Amino acid sequence: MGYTPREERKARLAEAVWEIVLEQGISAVSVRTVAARAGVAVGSLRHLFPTQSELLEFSAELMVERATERVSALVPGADPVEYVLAVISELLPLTPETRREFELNMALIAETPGNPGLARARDDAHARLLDLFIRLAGFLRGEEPSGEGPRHDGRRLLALCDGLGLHLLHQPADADTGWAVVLIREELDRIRGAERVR
Amino acid sequence: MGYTPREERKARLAEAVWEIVLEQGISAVSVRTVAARAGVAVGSLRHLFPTQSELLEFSAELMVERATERVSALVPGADPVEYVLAVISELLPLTPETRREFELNMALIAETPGNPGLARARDDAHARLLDLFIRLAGFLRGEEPSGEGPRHDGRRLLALCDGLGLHLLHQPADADTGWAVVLIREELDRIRGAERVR
DNA sequence: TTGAGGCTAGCACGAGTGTACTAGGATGGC
DNA sequence: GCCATCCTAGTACACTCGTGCTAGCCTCAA
Repeated sequence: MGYTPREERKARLAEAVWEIVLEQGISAVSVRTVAARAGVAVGSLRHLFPTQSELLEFSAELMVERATERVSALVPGADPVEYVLAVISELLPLTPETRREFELNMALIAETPGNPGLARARDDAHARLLDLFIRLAGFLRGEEPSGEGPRHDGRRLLALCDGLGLHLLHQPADADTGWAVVLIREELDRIRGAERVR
Repeated sequence: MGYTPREERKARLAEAVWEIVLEQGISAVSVRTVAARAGVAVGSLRHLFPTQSELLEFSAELMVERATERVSALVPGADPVEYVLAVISELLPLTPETRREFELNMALIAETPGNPGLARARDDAHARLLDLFIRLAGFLRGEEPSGEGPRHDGRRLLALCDGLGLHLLHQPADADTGWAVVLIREELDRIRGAERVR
């Protein structure tokens, strides 16, 4: 909705970056491979992204933006646990699409030492994610997210999810993922039933 | 103890790989940068590692080996929780050394699409880690590791640790890490106190 | 002392890299 | 119509890449 042609072209390049990272590793990303993958000339790519760093950073930010949009599209229903589970399901590598996203995230994290801009994007994404999970924990507990309880539970929930995400990456893309969802649901029930005093 | 000169030289090259990955990202790893870092000629490096893949795989395997040695050196004491916590502390990025190791692990995972040998090393390391955590959970529960309880708890414990590791990476190397240890300890107490029937 | 083999150093090659630059095509406002 | 602007396509440069190769060093057994 309302994207300029320029933004759409940039998004297409960013998607080419994603594909190459996932298929050949981050070391295979170059202006030429990306341009060829997107079907444009190197000069065109460089018109949109003067340097390689900008291309990588844009790719990372677009990924975060897409994920944020998906999560924002969800609305709480009658059951709080189901809502939170739906949110988390959008962020875990359960489907081929989210799996791509998670793998990409790992790869970009790995490249941060050589690219300060990527480190910034990574830290920003993590801060937003932590904030989201603390709010989710507060929602489950029926408390304000500013309290110590939601903060504690949100942190642990996020750690559990990130760790499970890593594990899911270690199994084939078409393998069963139900066990991970079971673990998450248990954790959500636990947060919901936690005593209000710590 | 008992390392051949050849193995020591290979280890030195592998350490140069680590340093470059951590300082400049995995994309900066090349036979030339690694050789220069280790203070040897490219030809010497290639005598030890005919291909670049072998160099990367050896670096990954050496990292796993070093970690395994550290963990194996620990012996259970009077308090099971303290022992398990000590083991986990060796694997989480709590100190500069283990932080390096964790970061390196992430970077190598990110490069697996372009290097099947790395993928094998990664899957092997993960399998051994999962096995270790299931045994730790069994140890805490006082059960055989083959049961469903230790399997379930071990999986969750490993996920929590991996996720916490990721989070620790997102904060400065010299920031406080106590909160992560607190979360782990709570989880260990919880496993130890879990009912034996599920 | 001699000689063999592990090892080092360095060059050469073709391919791939990021970036700079220019010439021309498309497009949209006037 | 015109023309400015955005954009594309392609070339060129200096550099790095992985790898193959050779000539010589060092070390140690015979």
